[in-house]
Amino acid sequence: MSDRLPPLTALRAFDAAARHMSFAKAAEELSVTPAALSFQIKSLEEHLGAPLFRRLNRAVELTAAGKTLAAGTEQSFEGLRLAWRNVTRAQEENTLTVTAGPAFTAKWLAPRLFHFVQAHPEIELRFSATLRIMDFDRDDVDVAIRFGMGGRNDDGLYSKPIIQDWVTPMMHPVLAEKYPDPESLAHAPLLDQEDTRFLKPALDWPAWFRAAGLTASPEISAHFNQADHAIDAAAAGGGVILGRVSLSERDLLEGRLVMPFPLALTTEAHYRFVCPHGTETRPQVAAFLAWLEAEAQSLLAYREGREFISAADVSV
Amino acid sequence: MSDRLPPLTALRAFDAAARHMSFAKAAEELSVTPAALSFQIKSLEEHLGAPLFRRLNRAVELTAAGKTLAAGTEQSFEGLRLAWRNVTRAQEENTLTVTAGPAFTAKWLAPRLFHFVQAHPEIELRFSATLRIMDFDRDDVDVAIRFGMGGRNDDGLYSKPIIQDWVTPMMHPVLAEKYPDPESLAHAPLLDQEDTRFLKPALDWPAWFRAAGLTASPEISAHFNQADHAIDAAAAGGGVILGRVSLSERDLLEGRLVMPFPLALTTEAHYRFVCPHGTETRPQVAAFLAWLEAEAQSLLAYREGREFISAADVSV
DNA sequence: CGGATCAGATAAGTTATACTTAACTGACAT
DNA sequence: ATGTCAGTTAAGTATAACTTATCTGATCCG
Repeated sequence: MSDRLPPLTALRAFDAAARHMSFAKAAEELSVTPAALSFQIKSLEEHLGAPLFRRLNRAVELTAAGKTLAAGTEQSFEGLRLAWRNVTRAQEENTLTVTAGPAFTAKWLAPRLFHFVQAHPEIELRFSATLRIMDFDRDDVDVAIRFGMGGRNDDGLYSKPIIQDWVTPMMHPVLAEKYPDPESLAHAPLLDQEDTRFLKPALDWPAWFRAAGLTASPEISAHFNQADHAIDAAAAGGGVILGRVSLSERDLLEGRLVMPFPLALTTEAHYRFVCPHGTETRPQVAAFLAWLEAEAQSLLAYREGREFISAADVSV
Repeated sequence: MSDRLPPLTALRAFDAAARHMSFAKAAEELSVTPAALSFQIKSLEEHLGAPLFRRLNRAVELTAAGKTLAAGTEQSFEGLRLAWRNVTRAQEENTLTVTAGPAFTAKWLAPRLFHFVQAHPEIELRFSATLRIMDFDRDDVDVAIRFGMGGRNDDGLYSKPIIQDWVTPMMHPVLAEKYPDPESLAHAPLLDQEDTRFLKPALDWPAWFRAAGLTASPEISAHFNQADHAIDAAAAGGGVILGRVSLSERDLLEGRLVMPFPLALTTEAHYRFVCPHGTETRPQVAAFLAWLEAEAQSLLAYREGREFISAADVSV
């Protein structure tokens, strides 16, 4: 004899009927008509080859077979309901898993965690810091913050730009006194950030030098593959970076970095919010996006008094 | 939040996939195509609003949500399988519940129990002795032995005649010496069995006297509402019964009763085997019917040398 | 390194499960 | 005697669940 179960809908009908000792009440619990429930019970009895209930006209009682079956189904269905309740609760619980690059996580998101938690104490935020392009079908994340131009990796996803970034030289105040004008940067220790290397047109020191009309070539003294490491080095006085204001905001506010020259390069690359279509309306996802957009507003203040040149305008 | 479960077919698909860690193997277990199983998992994920598996191309692994759900579904579905196995086994176990009249049960079935058990040690026979017409939809019985002409109570049932009974005077041997011929029965203590009173044409002492050509009226000295009680009284020498050979076989064999006169009344009433249509092919039901038919064959021997008159031929 | 294989995914079409409404039955209550 | 109630069944409808065919991408093997 195979271990095959009968139609589960019929088993569920039986379970409800056995618990209520009433087909009408069982039908109500399952949101079906009494006719449907009666039919389900009958089909289960045919499957078994024996009655499960004695019909006493306006009431029913379990047969011996019915009692045998009910003993096992009640706790099993309760177990299924509990399992489903657990997993749906875990989903509906205001947990939000966000993935973003390590630099953005460390320099932009994490510092603001306190603001978000304060504004949304009911949402439990979880970070997953990786440069890998997360696949929403494969990876257990709700939201991603991606940097770049967008494109194929966003196919089939909900996407919205958050931060239209730009870069400008940033350095410790002591270094700013030593190199007081753009021309002096030709002799300054310049730090390279490799994480933007993939961008076209380039957003690097050569491009900035061209935008500044400098004929001298920039001399790179060190390379960093993670932007936050480069920022930390610059804030410690170790050199000058072509910094993104979004990543450097904290160091700027606390005076570890200054942006002494008004010239800045703009790019079409941007930080953007990405999630599976349809989940953007989930309460905690929507709350997170709204918060992101509000927080990003503060970056606009840094644009005041600056002169912007597009990286596309100075590309070779 | 309501406690509603998602479609149970999808939950079962998930359970199988989680146990096998393979959609293909799960599909095989459930006898569906991998396409169907993939679709079921996807629909469950849409119901939940989160993935339950990470697709690693040729493999899958459970997400956190999947692990949460799997923890509860595995034992619950195992519980359902066990419950169904228990009740089907109880059904398929060679248990047979038979209902028949008390007289037939006491005088014909029970004495033969040893024969049946000997012939079918694997079948557990259970008797339910009652005169009430059992309803197979309401009552937990597999088979009924009914006496009578058949009719409306057999509607929708499988029915087969087992014993075409007849009646003749029976008495203890001592009484047979005292009343050696039919005419002498006019002065004998005659016992009436009320359980055949419903039959038309009548199968009672007046009918037998008419068949025998006796002009005297039978004088009933006692009435019994259960035939087996009347038989016991006659076997003890308490009077003469118009006995059914089927019920009296044991007492005849053991010499407690004799049938001294060849004249016997026949009737269209008979003992017949009845069960719900479709269950006559169940092994233990079929075995029981075959056994009944074989056992009934022994009654034919009592017909030798007898003279039969139909009760219909002497009815008034 | 190229071709074969495998497991999972999806679209389109088909089947049958599961539902509905309407009407019936029989016992019970008024 | 009539109305009510819970369960039942027939007939019709909706959709869930299945199929086949084909695709994709990673892995395996010669």
